[in-house]
Amino acid sequence: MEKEEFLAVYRHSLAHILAKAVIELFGKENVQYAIGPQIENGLYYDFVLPRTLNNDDYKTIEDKMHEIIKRREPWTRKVVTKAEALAIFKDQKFKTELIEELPEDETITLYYTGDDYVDLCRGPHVDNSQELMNVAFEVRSISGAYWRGDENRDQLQRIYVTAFPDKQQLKEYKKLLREAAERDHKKLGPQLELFMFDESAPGMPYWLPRGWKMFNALLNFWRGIHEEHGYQEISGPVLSNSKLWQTSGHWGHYKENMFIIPGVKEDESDYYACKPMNCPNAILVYKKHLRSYRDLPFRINQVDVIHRKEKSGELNGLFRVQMFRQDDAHILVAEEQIASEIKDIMSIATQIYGTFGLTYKAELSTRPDDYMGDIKVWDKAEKDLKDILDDVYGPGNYEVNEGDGAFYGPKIDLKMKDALGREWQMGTIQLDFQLPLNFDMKYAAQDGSVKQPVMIHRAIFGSMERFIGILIENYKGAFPFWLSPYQVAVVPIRPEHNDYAKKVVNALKSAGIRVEVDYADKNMNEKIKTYKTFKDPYIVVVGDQEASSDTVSITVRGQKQQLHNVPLDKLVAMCTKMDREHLKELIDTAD
RNA sequence: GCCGAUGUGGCUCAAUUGGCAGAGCAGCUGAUUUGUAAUCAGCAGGUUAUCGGUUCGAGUCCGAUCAUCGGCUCCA
Repeated sequence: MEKEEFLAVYRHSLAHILAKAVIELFGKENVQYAIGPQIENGLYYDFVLPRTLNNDDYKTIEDKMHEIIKRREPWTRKVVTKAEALAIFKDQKFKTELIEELPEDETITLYYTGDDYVDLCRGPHVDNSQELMNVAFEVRSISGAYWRGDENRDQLQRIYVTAFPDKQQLKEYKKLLREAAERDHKKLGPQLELFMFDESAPGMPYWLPRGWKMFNALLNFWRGIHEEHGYQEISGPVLSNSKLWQTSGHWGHYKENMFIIPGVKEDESDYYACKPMNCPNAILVYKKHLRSYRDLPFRINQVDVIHRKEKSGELNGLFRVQMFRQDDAHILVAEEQIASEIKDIMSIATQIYGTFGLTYKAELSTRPDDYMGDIKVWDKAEKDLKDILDDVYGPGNYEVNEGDGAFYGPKIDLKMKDALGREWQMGTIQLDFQLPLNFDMKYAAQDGSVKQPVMIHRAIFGSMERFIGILIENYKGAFPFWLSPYQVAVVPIRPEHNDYAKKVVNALKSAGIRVEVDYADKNMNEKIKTYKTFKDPYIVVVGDQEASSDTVSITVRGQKQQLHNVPLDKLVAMCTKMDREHLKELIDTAD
């Protein structure tokens, strides 16, 4: 049996064992069982139970599952009619609902585990429980979930089980989880003094001095690239009158997610709202002048603070916040420029992601049922996007999510994988046929006619905040030189070396290197320890030897051996190279 | 918003059945003058998230609120 297939069969079979265990523990008449699919690293099953499960139930459930497997019961497959299926599951509301939705002529298969537990299922499964004897599994967590993911329907208790073919693989998986926990940006961020949160502003990060240095390093890098690609950066108001949001459509479609500030008058037309998106700013800037085809593509980028109100329980460190900055850009193009402009955006994405050594893949989302605008424009745009993706990645090397686009246009999402193989939604490129219409945007075409531009919304990092969160976890806080909050830490051995240390600091500062130094009269080991916990790339120690020869001694992060007798100008050259060229690795030799 | 959990000096954690809120690190002061991850001593630091309740007495028990964490839904 192929490995993938085996994984599917035993995880799926294990879901049946889980359901059977829960039913035996609570009694068949007290349990409504819904669905139990296999998922990455295991499976889950949803139930309605007479009481809430707690941590003590983990072991009880696991033990029961082991006990059931040890019975070595045979699994039998049975084909039944819809009427028969409904009769068998007459007390199970979720199963009944599932059966009722099946077409009349559908073959319905049931699987019996032993003779007392039956589940509606396509299979395939193991033939006998004993095939599961060596499988390693654990109840991982219990959480709430909605029937069919709909928050208006039954609230179920979902039991997650981690499952692998053998103990070794389960152990490795748990190791990976521990590794991920160590990288958690919510822990590392405050530890490295990058950012913090205060309960007076939930989901709105404070960037601390160290974090803000990194933030700006990232932003400068981004700005340089956009400058090269003909973008012009703007900044607009955070607050705008509700009238603007009515025109943009946000007041109608996005009000729930906006922080709204009442005006002086009670009237809603006097209300202000924090911007959840930057688009209207770019539009108003475009509209400040009459535009011609010569102005297109009109590329505006901006990184203003935006606010989006989230339901409580949805916040998650830097990954999900209520105040953030998108590395936003809006481009107004003529229809025939869409293809070349998207291509240019893709090249920016490749350049930026490549700098971090992160791989990414693209997903195309196409026209939804409730689309707006001209279907011909949609078809052309979708074809353009497909051609570009075929060209860049090769046909079939990207996912297509049919009908998943926004109502105002199709989009390409860019997803990255981090050092642990976890996937993150990052960049997004969205075509928009709607806003130019709402705001009555125009340009004079070459033939003298007046035309409407198409708007492209795009972000490469997605949000600066989330991206930095991902970077923290990807690098485990040990950033490449060019991104490090402080790039070099200087440690004078004794106060009499402070003068020379100052010389080293000034040389580095003049070269634009971010450097910190501790002139305090204390043990050099304490100083070194502090800088090591901050994961500074270079720690430079200076004493008599260095001062007398204009050299430094460098401790390179992650290296045991120091580089001794490195001339000061050599240090500056090494730092400058790593910084300007955005090197991924630290230079660990002075040769 | 929903399900579950958590909340004690800046940080990491103690505090017996409800019985005087404590330690290490960090901070401050002094001593030490050091060659690559913690020198020594002293001092200071708290309305135990907030509000209310039970009790002779609450960090501990009960209720509400807030925040955070793991999920659901949603999303950059």
